Amino acid sequence: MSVPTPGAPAAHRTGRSTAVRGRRGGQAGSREHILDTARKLFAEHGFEGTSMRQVARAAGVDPAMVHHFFKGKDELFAHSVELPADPEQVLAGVADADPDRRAELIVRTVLRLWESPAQAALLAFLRGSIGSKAKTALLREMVERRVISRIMASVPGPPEEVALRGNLVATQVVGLMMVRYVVRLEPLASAAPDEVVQLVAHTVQRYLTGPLT
Amino acid sequence: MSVPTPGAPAAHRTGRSTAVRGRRGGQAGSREHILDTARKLFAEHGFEGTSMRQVARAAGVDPAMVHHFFKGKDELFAHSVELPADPEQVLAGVADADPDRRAELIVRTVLRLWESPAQAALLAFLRGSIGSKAKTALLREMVERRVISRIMASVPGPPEEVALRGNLVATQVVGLMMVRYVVRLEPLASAAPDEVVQLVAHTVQRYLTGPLT
DNA sequence: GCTTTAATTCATCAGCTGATGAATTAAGCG
DNA sequence: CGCTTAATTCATCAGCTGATGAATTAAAGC
Repeated sequence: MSVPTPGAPAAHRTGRSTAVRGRRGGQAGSREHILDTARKLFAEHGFEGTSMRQVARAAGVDPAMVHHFFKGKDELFAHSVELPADPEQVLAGVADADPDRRAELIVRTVLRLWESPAQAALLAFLRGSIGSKAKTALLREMVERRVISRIMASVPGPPEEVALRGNLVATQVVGLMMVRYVVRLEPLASAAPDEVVQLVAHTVQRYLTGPLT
Repeated sequence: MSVPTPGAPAAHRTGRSTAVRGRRGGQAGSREHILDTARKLFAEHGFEGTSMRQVARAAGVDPAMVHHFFKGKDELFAHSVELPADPEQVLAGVADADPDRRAELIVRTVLRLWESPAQAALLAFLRGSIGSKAKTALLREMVERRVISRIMASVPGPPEEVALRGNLVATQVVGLMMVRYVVRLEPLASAAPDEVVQLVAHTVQRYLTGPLT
């Protein structure tokens, strides 16, 4: 927060200078470059397998720069994976869709996200989150409260059953992400998104609103 | 290999002593204790997140002991996760089962394995394998050649289609493992194995032999 | 040109990492 | 008892880790 964007200074009604005075921040594209590099490395080697010095070296930057922009490794990691982690925005249309036709939209949304430039960040987030028990707990919290709740919005049925259905949807979607983007099994990893949607949406729809047994 | 089990020495036909002479190996239950401890830590914190010294400390043992029994960290990790990784044995009956009824057996086998004492080792293996790109490649090789090939044995259809079906089965099974045992979403994580089989076997069977679209 | 602010660099810290080799102790056996 | 073998400990290595604080340089506005 409070990253001053270059542009019109604040007060110029009176002659008094309330404007920012010194050098402007976020200029010589280092911060973003460091973040991009960190994303790639976290995606490849996970959280523990990546060091700040590796990031600095790969970014062609002094190690102290990384600490200058981000207090520590945790904050660097957090900023590396925060962009794609706005489920509210990504799942905007899902909660409004008719539950009986929601599956295709869900799968399509997941695929679009993973095919986007956010892939490295998502991989980093996944590798980091699965790497340890503590981080997995945070992932669980996030998935439960911010993803599944939205996906299951206005799905009819007793709460316990809806929760179970949400879990089942998760098994298929998580499995798809793992096989296609993490483990990269062929031919699924190279299949066209439309084909993938056709293959798994049916299952997701059954878990959402179909018969459970 | 060549870990001398206490028991009858070799040659005793002649009076010549070809028998083992000195102290017997594998005694003061340290090796196994170290392995158990390593399994737990690898399962909790992943490969990179676990150090030999941590293992030694948790096992109440000098760090050099760990190096004495296992040449290095890689070998320690390999031995920590080797027990459950014998797909040939675990999947013994699957390849022989009728493809049209194979799904339930597959899911049941997976659940039995994960509910067994091997769980810690499996978690360690999974966390380690997903932790980095290089280790994920080994996982892919192993899954393709030793698991999926067996699961898809004698499933009819063109090779490309069978391969795709194998991938789809993997999405559901991997997703189930991730949600139930790694992320532990409720209520699925606490559901009875039989119930889980009923819930997902249908999907697996469709991917195995049912219509694909 | 002076000041303010931020970007950038340098030197340095204590702590942990994986690893090695020598020394010590304990068990089994003749 | 001595011999052999393995378990166990100790001291030590170079290298990397995350982190800090001071010094330097560059931009932006007065």
